[in-house]
Amino acid sequence: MLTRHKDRARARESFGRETRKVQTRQALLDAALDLVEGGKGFGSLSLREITREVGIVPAAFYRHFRDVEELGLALVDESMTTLRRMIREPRESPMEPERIIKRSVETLVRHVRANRRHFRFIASEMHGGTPALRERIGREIQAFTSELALDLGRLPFMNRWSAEDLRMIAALMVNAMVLIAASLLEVPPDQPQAEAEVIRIAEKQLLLISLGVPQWRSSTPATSP
Amino acid sequence: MLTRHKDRARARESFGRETRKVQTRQALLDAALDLVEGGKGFGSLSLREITREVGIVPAAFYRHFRDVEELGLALVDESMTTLRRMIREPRESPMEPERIIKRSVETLVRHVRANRRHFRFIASEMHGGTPALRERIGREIQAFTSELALDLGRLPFMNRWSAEDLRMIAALMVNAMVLIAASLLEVPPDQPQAEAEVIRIAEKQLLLISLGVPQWRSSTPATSP
DNA sequence: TGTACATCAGTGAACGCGCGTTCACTGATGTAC
DNA sequence: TGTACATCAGTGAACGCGCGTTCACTGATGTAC
Repeated sequence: MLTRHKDRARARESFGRETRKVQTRQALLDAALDLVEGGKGFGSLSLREITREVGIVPAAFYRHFRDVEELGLALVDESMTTLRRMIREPRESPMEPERIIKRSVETLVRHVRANRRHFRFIASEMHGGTPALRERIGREIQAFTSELALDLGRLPFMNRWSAEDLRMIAALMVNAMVLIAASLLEVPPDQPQAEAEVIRIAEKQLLLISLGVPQWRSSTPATSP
Repeated sequence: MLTRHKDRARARESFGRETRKVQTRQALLDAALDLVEGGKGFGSLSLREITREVGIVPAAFYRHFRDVEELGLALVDESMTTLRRMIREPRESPMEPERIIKRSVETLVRHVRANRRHFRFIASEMHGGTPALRERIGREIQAFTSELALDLGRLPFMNRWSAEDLRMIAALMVNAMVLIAASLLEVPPDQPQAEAEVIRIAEKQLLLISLGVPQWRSSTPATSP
């Protein structure tokens, strides 16, 4: 009883000032993504450009972020959440490599199409951004790779692999995925046959890697001392 | 006789004004590389920053480049020449994959060490730069991949591969190399054991790819219609 | 060799502009009773 | 429910600064004869 009023007040508030603030914050993030998509690097975005896009006064920016770099870090988090959602898509139980690969590439393509701006942002900042952004993205990709390595270790034909080797192949696959995503972003959206070719080659590359897997232990002297 | 004077004049000139100009131009390119190495993206370099670094007045910049972007394109050319020199290193005749891989990685590491700034520039601009830079780098990497595909086709155990498959695997290897280079750049120069680990994993990845090669044709239904 | 003229890399001042940041403010939203 | 007060997202003006670009210039280097 004593808290009821307070609770209602809080509920009302969440459809009022607080929600507004969240919306403006999101608008700032979206505006930055749009501007990066539009061609220039994140590093050359200006605070005024971003607020102009959103339709607020420059000084209002400081209600949401300390500076543009902090907004960049928030964008990394947002983009990585997107990536994580992708890798967590329900995977079916064992099937032949070819089908697994086709499925994975399909999933990747769908997510790139649906999240063009996030992928563009990550691709463009992972090697080219400010040190702080690069470091954050690098750590996220590491985490990502570890997760994949863990999953791979659960596959029946890989469960004897060493942790390092699992990470090694996970990294190789993540790298391939990143590059496929980057290539997809470079294809003009109105050229479906060019896109189809990128996809076909990506599948071949992943298949080639998978063909090496069963051969691995037997021919690596380092593992039989 | 008639031309002697002119020739001498030209020769003297080449130790005078003309050489100076070439030197200043080179100083501008070097200054830009240093600034990119120093952390910020090429896209946020200013003309004044570059000339300040060189020790000339801003207006003098225009004696050498129309704008900063044109300097960027010149940097792509310069960096790519470095890369080409690397891939053209005399390669010995067939040996077992493991040795070829060790050699190739060793060559790559040596070149990354000797040309840190060029590699950093390419890595940072290939996905993140202005469209013009990205397009130029993309085209150069394509050419690079074609050259490698041609070489691979000459290997005895690959000479029956289709042109597309050769390009596919060449692209996979170039991508791996690019990523190895980028990882090397991220390793602080004072951590030799971290660097050694990056190298060891890179070798494993390339070896894994090479293990898939002999298995290729037999298991790709697409090639036996 | 010596002289008169041409070239042109680099100078220095000036310009208008967009930038990041500060500040006191406004007025809609939320809170207490 | 109604009233008096608090909060705070967004305002609008102002600031000093580094930017790219222009311009007429200087003086060392090169050319013609």
